[in-house]
Amino acid sequence: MAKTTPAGNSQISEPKTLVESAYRALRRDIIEGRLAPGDKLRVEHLKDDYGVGAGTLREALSLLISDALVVSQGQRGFRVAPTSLEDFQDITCNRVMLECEALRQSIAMGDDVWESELLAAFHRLTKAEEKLIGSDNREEWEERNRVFHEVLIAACPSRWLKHFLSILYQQAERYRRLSLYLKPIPRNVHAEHEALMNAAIARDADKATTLLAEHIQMTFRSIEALPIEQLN
Amino acid sequence: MAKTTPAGNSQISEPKTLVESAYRALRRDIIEGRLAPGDKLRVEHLKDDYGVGAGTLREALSLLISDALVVSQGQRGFRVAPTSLEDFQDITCNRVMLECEALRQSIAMGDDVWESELLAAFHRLTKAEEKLIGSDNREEWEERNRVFHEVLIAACPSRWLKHFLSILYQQAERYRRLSLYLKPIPRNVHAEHEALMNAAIARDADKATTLLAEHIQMTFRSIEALPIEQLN
DNA sequence: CTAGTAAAAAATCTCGAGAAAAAGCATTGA
DNA sequence: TCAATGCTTTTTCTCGAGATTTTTTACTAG
Repeated sequence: MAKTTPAGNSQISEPKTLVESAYRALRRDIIEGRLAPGDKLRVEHLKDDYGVGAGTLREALSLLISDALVVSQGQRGFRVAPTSLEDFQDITCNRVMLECEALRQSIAMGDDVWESELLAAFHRLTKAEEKLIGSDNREEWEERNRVFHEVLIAACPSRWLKHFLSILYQQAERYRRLSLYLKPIPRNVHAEHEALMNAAIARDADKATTLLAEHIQMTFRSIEALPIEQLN
Repeated sequence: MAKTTPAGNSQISEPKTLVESAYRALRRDIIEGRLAPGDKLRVEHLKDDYGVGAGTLREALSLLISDALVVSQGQRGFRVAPTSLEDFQDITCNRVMLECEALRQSIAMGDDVWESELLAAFHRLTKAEEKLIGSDNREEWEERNRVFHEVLIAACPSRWLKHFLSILYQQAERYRRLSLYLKPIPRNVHAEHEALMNAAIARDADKATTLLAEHIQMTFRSIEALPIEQLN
């Protein structure tokens, strides 16, 4: 499933088809907020922007419905999925539940190869953080942050759990980005990550899940407290 | 989301577009096993069967990827999602976890309107069971069974939880149907449903979730024990 | 000035044909 | 007999144009 489902695709492989190119470009533009929540997605207009035919773009949009980034209403075309604080709270809540469960399983099942990969992912993330200080090269950090969280639960054997989590992660990232227009710098995420990793490697599932829950909820709180020029 | 996401759509509304018609017909044929797991879905051939154009059928297939009923591999077309005992176990496992959580929330939040709807859903299911004795009108029972489970967790406020559950339910139904070619009659599902409903209305969350977990796992066991002419 | 209706404009939905790629098949050589 | 190569057939992927439906605009009546 991981290979075939659009969401949760951690492959960096090149898009082999125009549909997939358009799919990725659209997904990126939605997550990064260039296409705002609720925006109408007019096929006739967008097909030029993305340089594909109308049918191809329609197919890409259909694919994005999987990720709940696009919605379609009968015969009234496509729209960017709307956002709301309530929705983000729901996402956070479920992410805490599912990701903690996945982490438990991962800690229980992970072998030393997993440990080493976790260390490696943390190391790459740390390097990206250092590089981030001066520049505004967020992209690399975002990607490595995603990979870190993915590796953390990689030893969890449940494909479905990881599938759902990849969707929720993507959604959460979208909210984070939407709010990021104002808030440039994150908190001391580094320390959180380090403590999390250490607890995982020490096989302390209770501590690790507590830290993870805190970590996820922190992101929600920092957005919740924003001077809400509404997300819509 | 419930209105826009293909999975978990409890609307009985008529399909307003050819894409949706094809989508529903295909979904039905996959869940009911007419299109076998792993089957290649040749657009050129299928477009005649379903009476739509090639592009339309492609779009319907793209939509089915959301539900993980269809997979697509780069430039090699579409296939019916493969099945395996391992996958069904994973589905069951996560369904137990998520549906129990949803039930807990539903019991905590549900008001008396919810209670009455639960009673009504159970009543309709019972009627369908009675009618089922002689005939082979499974469809009605299947639908009402689905609705019963849906109403059971209807008071749960989490849209995402319900969304994931609707996907898992659909997947589980597919496995149940695939195995049903041999096993015509279910066990005493009626008693299980009744006990479940009573515990829910009595607001006994622990008992209700225990019963629900048993209920879901029972389906898995009855299929696990089959003389496996492989599901592939 | 508002409400309702009807024409006009825009957008969606749908289809079939052409280009690109993959799969199948036969021939050739070791 | 087996492997490799090149050709043929099949299938997928892509596009632009036509048919419906929705939305907007303009107009008339109250």
